[in-house]
Amino acid sequence: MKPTPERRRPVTRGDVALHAGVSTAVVSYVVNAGPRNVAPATRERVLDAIRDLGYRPNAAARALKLGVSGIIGLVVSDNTNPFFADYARAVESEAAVIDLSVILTNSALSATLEHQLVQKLISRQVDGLLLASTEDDPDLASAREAHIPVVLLDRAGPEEGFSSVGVNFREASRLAVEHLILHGHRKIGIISGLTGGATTRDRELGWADALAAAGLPEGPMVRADFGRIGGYEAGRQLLSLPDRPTAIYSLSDMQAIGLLRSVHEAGVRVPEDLAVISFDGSAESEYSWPPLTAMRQPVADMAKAAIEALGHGVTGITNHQTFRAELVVRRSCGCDAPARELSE
Amino acid sequence: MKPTPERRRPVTRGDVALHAGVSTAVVSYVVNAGPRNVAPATRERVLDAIRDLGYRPNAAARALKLGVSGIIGLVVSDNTNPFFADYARAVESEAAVIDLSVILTNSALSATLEHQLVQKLISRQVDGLLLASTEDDPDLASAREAHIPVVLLDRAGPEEGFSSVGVNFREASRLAVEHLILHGHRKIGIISGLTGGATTRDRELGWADALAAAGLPEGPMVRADFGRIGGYEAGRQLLSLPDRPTAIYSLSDMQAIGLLRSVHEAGVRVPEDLAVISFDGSAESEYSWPPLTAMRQPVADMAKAAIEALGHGVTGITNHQTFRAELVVRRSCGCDAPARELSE
DNA sequence: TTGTATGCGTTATCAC
DNA sequence: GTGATAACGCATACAA
Repeated sequence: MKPTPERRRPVTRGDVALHAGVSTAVVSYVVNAGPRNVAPATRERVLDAIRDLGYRPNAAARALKLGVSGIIGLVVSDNTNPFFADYARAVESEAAVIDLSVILTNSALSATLEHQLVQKLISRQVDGLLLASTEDDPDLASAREAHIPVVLLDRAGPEEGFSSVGVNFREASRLAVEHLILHGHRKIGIISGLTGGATTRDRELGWADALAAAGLPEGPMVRADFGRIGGYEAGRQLLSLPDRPTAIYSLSDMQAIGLLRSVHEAGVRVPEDLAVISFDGSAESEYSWPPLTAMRQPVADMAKAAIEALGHGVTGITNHQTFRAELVVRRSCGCDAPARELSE
Repeated sequence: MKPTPERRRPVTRGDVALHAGVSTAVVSYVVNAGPRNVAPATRERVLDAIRDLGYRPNAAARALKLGVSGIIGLVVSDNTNPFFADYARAVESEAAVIDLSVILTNSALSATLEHQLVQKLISRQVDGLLLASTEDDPDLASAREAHIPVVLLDRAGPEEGFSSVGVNFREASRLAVEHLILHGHRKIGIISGLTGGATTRDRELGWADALAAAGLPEGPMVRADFGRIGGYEAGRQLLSLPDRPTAIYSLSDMQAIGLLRSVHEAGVRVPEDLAVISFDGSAESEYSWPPLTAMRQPVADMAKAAIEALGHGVTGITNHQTFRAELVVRRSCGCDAPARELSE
């Protein structure tokens, strides 16, 4: 004997209409504060029916009808990277404001995987795509065909036919290195990335700019993986140099964290023996030892701008928004005791 | 003059059928390696048409028809917490294996927000819900009504009517503290969480278990926010104690990172003056200074189990899977120089 | 103010 | 092996 008639079928707007003694259209009007008005009394009845039945609109049907899914896709290389974690969080909360959900995906730095993910997201009918691409020139033909708005994240400059956001990598880097120069350093090395992307290049250029402007020679450069391990190994290399730099500029927090480890292992003191400034300024940089002075990227602002740019929906127009990364002074640059000579 | 006839309307299966000179059904059969066979020749023609037209199946329509969206929801308190970041990444990659996308959301430790997020996810027709709840007893009536499989993450024990996964919080904590005892510590404090959830309680109990078994008094306990700041403040408190502990067990990596900062500021040496073991064992714990000895949660395994449990789809049955957290020995416990007295 | 009816792109059942 | 065609649940133009 079956206990209950097995109401496996989810309740639909038809059930609600029946229960409330109205038509399905009216239910729609109520649910969507619809295009038509509803008499207060009827509205109440419908609302009650909805509550009674536990009705929940079917998003798939809605998406099909309307042609919009209310979902956007976010592709980063690694959501475990504190910078992207911060970014993802900001994107999520900004998207929630306009009732959008976010599908998060990791490309693991693989261009082919990234491409697959984008394809997948497109077929999921996402209303927009936020892409922190591994490549300088991602293949987004399919997104364009599908008329899906795309905003490129973490970009150094405009990309023909797309909206994009990013910080002033070059100037910010120059500022960071200038700060080290103000501290009196004359041998300033750099830990850079393995990939030759524009954001990497611009940060290298900014470092070189500052050095050149001060008439200083370029310190040693080590290119390493963007992760903590990369920074660690780069640090070991730099520290074992015969003519070791007295300051190091690191292109990411993660690398700086790795660097810090090699530094501690070598018994080198920061900032006394070696000053460090990193890029990103994520939460992790604040709690390293010593806390890292860093160029902080205004992640929340950028996320907001990205979502807005998505909303404009206009595909095909080139529009890059540059944000200013700002110097967050903590201990690793040496701004503690002998901070006399500093301006600003 | 309009250049091209403005093909704004996306390509549908009907277009493909037309282009290939077949019926829409056949297109379906081809796309889905359908329930029916198609002649190799026809199949080729369809495939060509798909390529030519750049056809992409409409996921919304598919979801509506099939009643499954191919999307699962993941709710954590903060994807910025390295533990959850790791977890989310593992979930994403595990979900991708069976072609599921993941909507990631942050509850920010708010029970009401968490509830709203769950509601939202349900109406998005997610095929499953992975929930690392803020509360011991989350309200999931609506999920149950909607017959959406739910797996509770980061749980200490079974929850009536739900699948769940988690580690052996209590035993793992006992092990951690026993390790400190092996190192000869007799005053072992604890940094615990603010919320009184079961996972917190069990970790506290494990700490007490180990102490009791060794005939040791309970060291000081400080309850603090689960973030880095909480650990920092807790650390300052503990360090200023007249009878300061020689070892501290921290309930999370983030707290331990914060603790480390307070320790460094106070000029206390780890592990010489103060040994530390933390919980989680995320990447961040490996690159702190000193690197943290930690009970590592097998995040990848748990993610896999969670996705599998989701797949079984049976709602309503109670089923808790416990995983073993394992001790990862690094520097902070003192396992460096004087590591003689250690077993295992 | 409310009801009727149509179509969104798919899948799958039925005929052929 | 292939072609019609009926839902899936919703939003809305149109009729009443």
